[in-house]
Amino acid sequence: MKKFNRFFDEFLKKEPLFLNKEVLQSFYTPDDISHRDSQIKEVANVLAPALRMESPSNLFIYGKTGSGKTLVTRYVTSLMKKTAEKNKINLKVFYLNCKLKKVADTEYRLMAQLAKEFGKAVPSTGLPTDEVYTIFYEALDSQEQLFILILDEIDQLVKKAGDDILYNLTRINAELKKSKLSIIGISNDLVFVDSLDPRVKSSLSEEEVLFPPYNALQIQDILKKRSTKAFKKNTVAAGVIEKCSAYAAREHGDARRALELMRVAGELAERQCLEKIEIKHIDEAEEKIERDRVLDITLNQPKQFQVVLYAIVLLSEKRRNIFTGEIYEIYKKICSEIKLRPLTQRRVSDMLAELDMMGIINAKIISKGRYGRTREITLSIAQSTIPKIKEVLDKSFGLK
DNA sequence: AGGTATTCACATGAAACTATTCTCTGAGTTAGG
DNA sequence: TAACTCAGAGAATAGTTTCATGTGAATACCTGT
Repeated sequence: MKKFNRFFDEFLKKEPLFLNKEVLQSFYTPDDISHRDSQIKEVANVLAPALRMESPSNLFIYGKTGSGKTLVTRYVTSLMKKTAEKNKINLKVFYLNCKLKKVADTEYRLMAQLAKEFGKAVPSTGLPTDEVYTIFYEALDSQEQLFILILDEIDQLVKKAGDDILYNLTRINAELKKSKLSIIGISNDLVFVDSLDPRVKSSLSEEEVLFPPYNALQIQDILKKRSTKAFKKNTVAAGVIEKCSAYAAREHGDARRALELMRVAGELAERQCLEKIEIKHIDEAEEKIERDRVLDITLNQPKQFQVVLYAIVLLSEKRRNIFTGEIYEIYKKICSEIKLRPLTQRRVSDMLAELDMMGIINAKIISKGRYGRTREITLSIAQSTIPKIKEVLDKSFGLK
């Protein structure tokens, strides 16, 4: 124990590299947003009528992840809110991320959130959905006001709950007497609108704004600006920012990812008690982010899911390409070992599809002609994290 | 040889079922007047 | 009679199961040369 005595003293003595870590976090909103001027202008143009108490058109915003959609939207609306306050305009803006589990990923929960925004608490279950609708509707129409609803990752909502919700929401506007509602939908699925019901499509996307990905130079610029705020002077080695933006640009210009890389790299360097962030930290950071993501997913999945993954890990130790049937066999064996009732192959098949979606495995449907059709599966995690995953899974169901 | 027809081993889809959590309602019960 | 209790009906949701149907191409099977 003695050797830890001075741990915290040492810790305090260490020079932190960070000046302000928040700057690199995803929810941070800088005062000036670079390289998105035209988008800001477009969004502002569409929404501006709200300040004259005219209902603005519904707006649909799309672009890849990390292209600044959410950032710009929040920025513009917060400016509007300020102006509205000054001029005593009753304007409400409500931001909702539809992807958040247990918050707004179903019709019911979405409406419940909205109702809650108006101070009407709605239980998490037990009520019929249309009643929640009525509650929201009445709360909204109880006074004269403009309500701007921002639905982030709206594609997730539609995928899970269908587009009826959107239809209902756009229609609600026609029934409102005193207030007005307009919807801003944000999606990173570029072809999402086309899959919508034509009626919904036409009313939701009266206006559209496209956010192109940042290019490598723009990302570099953003990184530079932010890292001067985030880190102390002379703590970032030459070439680090370039490398970082190159990484991010490779992935369709995802600025969020670049910032995260920077932050994690900084944390790593700090933990190693170094005075500078070196290029190698970027590589380490990338690995760490990936590993954390995979481990996080693994741990938060239900047991059955973990068993399936375990079976895949075991099998892929022997061979590179494995098939659904083999996985299912192994899976059943493990289940009986740990006394778990195995699920049907149908379900396991879905799980494999999900693992594929999450990027943990790589599944390709191939036809082996006479010998059937199946998924050809490879593990798509870095070699270095495989043992870790195995270890975690071993522990999780007390095997070996 | 060239052209169909089969067939495998799953994939994919839809509907229905299970279990859990929660509300609301109304019948029955209780306590006080 | 008003207030209270409590069981039962009904909802939402996640996770499955059941049943049904789809599918790409390596083989098997013909067919006429």
